[in-house]
Amino acid sequence: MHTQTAVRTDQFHRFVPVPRNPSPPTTHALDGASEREPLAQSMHLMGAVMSYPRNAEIFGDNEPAEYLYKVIGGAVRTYKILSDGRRQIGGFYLPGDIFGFQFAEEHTFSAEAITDAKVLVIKRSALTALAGCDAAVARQLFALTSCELRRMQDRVLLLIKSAQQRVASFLLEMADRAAAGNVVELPMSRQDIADYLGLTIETVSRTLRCLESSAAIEVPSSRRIVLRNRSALNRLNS
Amino acid sequence: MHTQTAVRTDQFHRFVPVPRNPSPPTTHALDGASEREPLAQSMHLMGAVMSYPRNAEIFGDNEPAEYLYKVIGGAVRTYKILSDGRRQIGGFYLPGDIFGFQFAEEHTFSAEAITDAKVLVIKRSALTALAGCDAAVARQLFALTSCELRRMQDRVLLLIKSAQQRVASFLLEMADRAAAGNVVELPMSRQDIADYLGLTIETVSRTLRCLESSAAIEVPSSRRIVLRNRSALNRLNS
DNA sequence: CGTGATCTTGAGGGAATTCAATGTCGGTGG
DNA sequence: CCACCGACATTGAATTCCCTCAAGATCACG
Repeated sequence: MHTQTAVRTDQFHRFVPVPRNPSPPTTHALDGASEREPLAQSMHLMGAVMSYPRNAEIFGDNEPAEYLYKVIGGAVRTYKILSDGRRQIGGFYLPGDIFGFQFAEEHTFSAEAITDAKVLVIKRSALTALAGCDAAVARQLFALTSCELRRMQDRVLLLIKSAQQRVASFLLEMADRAAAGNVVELPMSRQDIADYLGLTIETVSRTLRCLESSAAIEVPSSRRIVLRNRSALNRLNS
Repeated sequence: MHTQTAVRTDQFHRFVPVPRNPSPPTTHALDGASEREPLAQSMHLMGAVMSYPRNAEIFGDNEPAEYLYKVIGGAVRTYKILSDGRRQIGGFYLPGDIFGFQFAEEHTFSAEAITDAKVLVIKRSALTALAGCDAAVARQLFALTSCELRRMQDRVLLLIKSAQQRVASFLLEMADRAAAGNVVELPMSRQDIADYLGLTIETVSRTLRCLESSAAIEVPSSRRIVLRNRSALNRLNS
């Protein structure tokens, strides 16, 4: 009937489940004065740090959403496999980011470690109970959800733009979140980026090359990108 | 540099602001036993009903988000004009739907009446104050935001699909929300649908014709659509 | 019944995908 | 140390889907 490629065999391994909960939980002490907000404090008190190797599943689609997660180190992706075999990435989460809270009773996405990752895991029920008592915590949970909603709205706006605009927006977003100066270290593969932006891996690759030849960026190695001309990227982004 | 059409002159009127607050507010009595949930009750107690003629602006982009809105009658669209002149529709809101709450301190979208509409307007501060006291109200506000987040996630999944899949999904969504049996009365124009789905008006029109010739739907008049074969639409939707 | 708005239909072009092949990098073992 | 291998990334050619542009059809309304 209609196109939209199924999973290529040479990339199918990406969708094979990986054994989870690979390392035992570690109780986590509150680390001094670094955390001021009530929510962050409570999470660190109540949570346990888990380690996940690259590509390990953190939680699966359709599982009960019993926990919230906060990235301590490494990077995480949430994703969904569509019935036609394609994968849509819900979001990338870097140290400090919280994920898993945006979902209802059951997760609508799965989550995997992009790189080896340390994740703080908190029982959702404990946190909502706390929110019942502490209005500040409740407000912060609400703010978190609103923030995620805003990011989703931005995704919608992103997905109606051209490939160049999507890639440029992505680079600027990553630069804001994970850059040292103008150098962006991407933890994710081209396939991850493509599935995030709703493009193919080839289009992402070609677009990066195109941005490079227009002197907006440099790509010294495939996972490292240097922003040479942010305003040009912003202009594309429009 | 790159394509993506600006606003066609023959449609420019759609983006011209219209005088707002056209009719005086009316105090609104709680209508008996029909409203059971605490949130709905409170809103009806605290709110005032406003009437907006077709295409009137309800609130504008970048305005402080002082109020929440609940559709009583008619239909409403939220939208955003991109810098290249295109319009993205954030959502359609039908009687019973609440809008305006998903936004932060300032609205990130504008809202307009699609048809003549009656809207219950509630001061946000009153509601959040109430939520501070009444945990049930707070929980419902949170649920509302989560629901909107879910819908945005669905939009993201929608926007990476083909034109056929987008239109089919749209029809099924509208059928769930506004259908009498299999007959869907669309309050919005083809342009609205196109801007909602990230397509052009021509593609929407052609896709509907295509669905009709495959016997999945009938289009007796441009605003009325009969679903003849939901499973075929669902199959496309995949 | 004319006029403008909305919708449909057709032809042509362009951007992104598909398919296929080649290139690069990091590791592992000879 | 180098050769080989798999994973990942890039590049090219052909195709397809959707957009653009243009013209006609339909509808609502004065």
